Amino acid sequence: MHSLKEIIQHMIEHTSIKSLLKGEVAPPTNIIVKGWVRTIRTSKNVNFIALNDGSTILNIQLVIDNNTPAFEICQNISTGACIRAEGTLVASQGKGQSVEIQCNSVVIYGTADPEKYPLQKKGHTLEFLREIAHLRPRTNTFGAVLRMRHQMAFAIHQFFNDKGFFYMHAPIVTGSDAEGAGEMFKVTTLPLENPPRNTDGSINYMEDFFGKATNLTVSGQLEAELGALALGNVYTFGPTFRAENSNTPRHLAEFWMIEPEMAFYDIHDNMDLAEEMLKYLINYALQNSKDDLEFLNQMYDKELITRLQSVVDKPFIRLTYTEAVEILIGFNNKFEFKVEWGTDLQKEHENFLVTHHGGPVILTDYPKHIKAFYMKQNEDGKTVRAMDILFPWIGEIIGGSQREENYDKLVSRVTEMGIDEDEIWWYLDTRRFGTCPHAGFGLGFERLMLFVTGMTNIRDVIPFPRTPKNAEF
RNA sequence: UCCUUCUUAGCUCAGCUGGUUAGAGCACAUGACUGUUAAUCAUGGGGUCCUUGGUUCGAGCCCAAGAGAGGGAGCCA
Repeated sequence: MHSLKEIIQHMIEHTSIKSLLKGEVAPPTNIIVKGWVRTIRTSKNVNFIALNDGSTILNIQLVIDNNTPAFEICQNISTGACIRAEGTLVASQGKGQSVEIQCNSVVIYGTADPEKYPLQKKGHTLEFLREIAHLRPRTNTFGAVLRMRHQMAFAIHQFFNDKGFFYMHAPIVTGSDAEGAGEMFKVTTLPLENPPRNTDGSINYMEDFFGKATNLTVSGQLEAELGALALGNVYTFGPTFRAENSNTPRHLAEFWMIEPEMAFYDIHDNMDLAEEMLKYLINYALQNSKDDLEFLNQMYDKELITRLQSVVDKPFIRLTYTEAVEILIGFNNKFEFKVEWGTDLQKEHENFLVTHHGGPVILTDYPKHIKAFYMKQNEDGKTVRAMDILFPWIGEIIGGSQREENYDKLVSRVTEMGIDEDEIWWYLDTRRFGTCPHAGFGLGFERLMLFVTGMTNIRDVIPFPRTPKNAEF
C-alpha cells in the first residue's frame, strides 16, 4: 500500500534512458528508470536486463545481483515486460556500454507471457510486423521511424515558422469534388441501406448532414490559395485521403501532406523554396536523429546516411519537360514505353533521369493536357508552369506549380476540362477580386519519410497504414 | 485494377517424379553456468500444411475457384 504522495512520486520520478546515456547524470547516483524489457539474461549469480523506454533507440543495462530482493522478481520478467527499476547508476564493469544500473529494487507493471507475446528477441520481417502494428512501435525499427517522424513534422513547422509562413488548417471534409487529385471517400450520415431519394431515383443529398454531397479532402491546395491571397505565405499540414485502388509501396489511402502556397512567388521562387525545404529537412534529420539513422543505416540501407548527405550538398538538377524528353529520346531503346513529346513520363523514365544525373531532378513546364486545370499557362500555348521534384527510387516527392491567376484563362481551362464552375465559384472569385501571381506545391510527408529513413514500403513509415482492404488498428 | 511470385510450428524457411508417424534454424519451456551483450551448453514441448471444391487407391505436392501477402506497373504525394 502506498500513500498518494508515494504514488505520485512513483509515477513521475524517473529519468529518461536518453539522458542517462548522454551523460546528463554523473555516476554514482541513485535513480529510477521505467520501460520495456528487450532481453533478460539470467545466471545463478547475476541477471542482466536490456531496458528501453522509447526516449532513444539505445537500451540501458540493468544489473541485478542475487543478493538483492529484485533477483527473485526477475523470474517473472521476460521480453516485452514493463518494469520500474531503482538503483545506482554506475560505470559499467562490462564492455559494450559506458554506464549501467546496479539495481536493488524492481517492480513489474506488466508481464508479457513469452509463449504468447509475438515480439521475441529475434529478427522479424517488416511484413510480419505490419500484422501486429499495435505492438511494432516497441521494436527498434519502428521506434526509430516514429521518433524520426516526429522530428520531421517538427522541422517542417520550424522551417516555415522561421520564414514567416502561417500554418493554415484546411478542412478535412470538403463539399467540392473538383480538386482533381483522385477518387474521393464519401462522407455521409444517410442510411446506406435505404437513403432518401429524389423522384428520378438519385440520392437526395439535401437530407444529408451538410445538405449536400461531401467527401474527405484529397488536397488542401485550393483552400491554401485562399489563405495565401490574404496572409501572403501559408502552409497546410494535415491528413489527405485518396480512394484510389493503389497497391504499391508508395501509396496510402490516408496520408499526410504539406502544402505551402505563396503570394508573389513565380515558378522559380517555388522551386527554390522546395529545394531549400527538402535540404533543411534532410539536414535536420542528420543533425537530430543520429542514433536512429545509424541503426537504420546499419540494418536496412548501408548507403542511407551517405545518400542523405549528398542530397544536402549538391544542387538539384533543373530541366524542362522538353529538355528531359530530348534526353530520354536518345535512350528510347532502353525503355519499355518509348518517349515522345506530349506523353506523360513513366516510372522508368523518371528513374532514368534521376540515375542519369545522380541525384534529385526538378522537371518543369509540362504539356498542359497532362496537368491540372489551375496551373499557369505559358506563352507557348502548349505548356504550363508545373514542377515535379523526382527523388531516387521514390519518384515524385513533390508536385507543384505556379497558379493561373488570370480569371479568363483559368475559366477557359475549367471549361475545357469539363469541371463544373459552380463547384468552385469561391476559388474562381479569388481571380476576380485582387488576384495576384502565386505558386505552391505539395510534399507527401510519408514519401519524405521513406527517403529519410531508407524504408522501402510506405506502410512502414506511418503508425497505422490505411490501404485498400486494410484499416485494422 | 493489370502482370508476377508466394501462403507448411510463435517467426523465417526446407519438404524429392504424388506414397506410411511433416523437418530445420531461431523463439519458447526446463536444467546448467561467477559479468552477460539478440550470451553459451544440454534436454523438451509445439502443426486445421490459407479456405472450399475436384482428380487419385492415396494430395503439403496435381487441377479449379476464392481469400490474404510480397514485388513490378498504372493512378499520384
